[in-house]
Amino acid sequence: MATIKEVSRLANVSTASVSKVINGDYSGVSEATKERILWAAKELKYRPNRLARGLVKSRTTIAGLLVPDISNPYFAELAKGLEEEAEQNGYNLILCNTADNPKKERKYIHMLVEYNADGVVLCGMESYDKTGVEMLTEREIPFVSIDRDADVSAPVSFYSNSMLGAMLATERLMACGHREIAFIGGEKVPEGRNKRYAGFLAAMASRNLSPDDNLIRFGPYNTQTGYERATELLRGSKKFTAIVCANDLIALGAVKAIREKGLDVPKDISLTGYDDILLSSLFEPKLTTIRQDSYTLGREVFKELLGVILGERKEKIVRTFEPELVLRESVRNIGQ
Amino acid sequence: MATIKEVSRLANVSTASVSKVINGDYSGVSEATKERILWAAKELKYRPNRLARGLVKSRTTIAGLLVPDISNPYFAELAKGLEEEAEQNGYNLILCNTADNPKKERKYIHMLVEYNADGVVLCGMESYDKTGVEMLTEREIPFVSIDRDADVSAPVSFYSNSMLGAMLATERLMACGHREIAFIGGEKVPEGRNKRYAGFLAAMASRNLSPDDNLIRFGPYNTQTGYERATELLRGSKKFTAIVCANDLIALGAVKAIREKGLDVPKDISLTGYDDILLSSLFEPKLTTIRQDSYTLGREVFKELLGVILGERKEKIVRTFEPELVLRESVRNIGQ
DNA sequence: TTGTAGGCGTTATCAG
DNA sequence: CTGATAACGCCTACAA
Repeated sequence: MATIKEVSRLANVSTASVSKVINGDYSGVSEATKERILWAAKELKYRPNRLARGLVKSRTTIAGLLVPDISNPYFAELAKGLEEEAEQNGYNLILCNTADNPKKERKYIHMLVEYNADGVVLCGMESYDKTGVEMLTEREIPFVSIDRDADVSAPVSFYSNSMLGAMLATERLMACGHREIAFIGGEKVPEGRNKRYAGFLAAMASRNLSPDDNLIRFGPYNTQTGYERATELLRGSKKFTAIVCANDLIALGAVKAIREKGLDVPKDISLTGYDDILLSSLFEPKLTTIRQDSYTLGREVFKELLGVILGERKEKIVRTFEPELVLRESVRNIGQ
Repeated sequence: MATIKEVSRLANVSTASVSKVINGDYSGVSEATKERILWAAKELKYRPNRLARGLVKSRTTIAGLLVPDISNPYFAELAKGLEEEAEQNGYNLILCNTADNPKKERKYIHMLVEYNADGVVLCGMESYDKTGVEMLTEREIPFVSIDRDADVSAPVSFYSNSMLGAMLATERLMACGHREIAFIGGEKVPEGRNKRYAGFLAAMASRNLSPDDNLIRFGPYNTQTGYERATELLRGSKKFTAIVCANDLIALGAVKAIREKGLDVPKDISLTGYDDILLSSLFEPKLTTIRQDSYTLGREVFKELLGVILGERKEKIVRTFEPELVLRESVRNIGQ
């Protein structure tokens, strides 16, 4: 690998001039030497070393993306939006799959700090330890937290008002006459940190309903949880006519379980999802769910992050994106 | 950010000793100084700078992952497997979404080279330019190519025998009595580089069938392609009883189009997918498809990559993973 | 057992 | 307009 020194030798100039030219700063450089440098660089197939560069400047154009599960389409879309915006701005994304594991999250944050990452994006975990966030704050590494209301110190926060979203879904069910409603998803964490669960409870309470404990199930946001928890629910003695699922994957898993019992959605049991992943409108029945355009969210998130990285924005930023109920076919009106 | 120098000052030792200790090399270091160093490091919240380290050693523990589309569950699963294996080995993954764009692919490879990435994983693109791969080869950066038979110089290659996979799917359809079979997916590229298309053609040829040109459609591997191309197909005058879809997403999109026409899968039209993404068994009808466990593939890929990075394996590695037909509900037997 | 010093590849300052 | 040269933070012989 050719270095700047070799280029300077071949072009018969100093490394200083080479550095300027390869960084596109032609001020104070004669046309002739500029040409010579460009030629030499090409000749030697020179590529600047970003490690060296990052060491001396204090910017690396590296950003970290921490997601609980990249195989969840919601996060995959988010990652895609983030990546596109990042790439367009010359940034690189280090993919960190935390698997909802606080230890792994912390370890990754350590790594990102060690790489001198310019910024970090953190996505929802209901239970996590604060040390990672504290480290970012101490080192003044800009980060944006998405849907994590524990990160009060975040320079940029995006909140989706998940509680409202879950309320909308639950409301819809109740408006269609459902009263015995089950809930599946997320973790049982204190302080209402499981926002979707909290929204479910709040909506129920608004109609003076209190859900039966046997109808509340928790688990990771994937299809397996939906399948298994719904199977348990169906085996239980407690009757229910609808399920609020904490995300679309859970809902899809639940549908499978319901069908295997010989029942139909929405004829026998209604349900709602959350996220509106691309596939939920292709699915049969088309899922009634809460839309969150995570691709666009990703783009917005990176823009804001870049803003603070570049120091254009100094004040704390808090943005919310409103969840939206999308009515499809998985909820049936059962009258009063 | 504390540096090694500050730690050495606080601990009253040389930077050399600090360096050793923080790298876990306690040989030739007294217990007392070791303790002192560890204490000082903790006191100052010292974190080694990976840029500096990478500069002097020539390893960065950075690997690049180039995928066409991270929002395709197949690649998301692959990324997940790769990430887990990487993380367990102290490696970080830079996520590069190429969007099937050769320019973007090349740009990313440049970046990875500039970061001194230890290795790169390249996933299928039917059309691409060779300069990226050439650069990797020249600089002797280990890379593994997945399903890219143009990368003959790859130190490690994984081939899925996609041609066979597509043949299996097509065969299945023919065995069920289908003769007018359409195909959707991928790009129209020369040299049979679109392996799934090539497999489709080969299977047809084996029964002396030659597909009607009007029944062949191309496009990106997403649901939109499936939906739009299938809609066109249904509008066309040319009759067909089945569709071979180049991946599951396309198949899901096609199902939607078929239903919107008031037709049923598989009653009126049969179809096959490819990849067996998690969702295709939840879908209704459950997709008959070709299984490729991309999560496991991801893990294997990283293991091999690590092997060449560490220099444990010098010879060229070629591994194949066999596609497997999984029979489900989207194909109907229409007799002879 | 411990310390010194050179170098990894850049950038940036400051003379010439 | 151009060229030395000192950092950036770390590792690693080589000395002491």
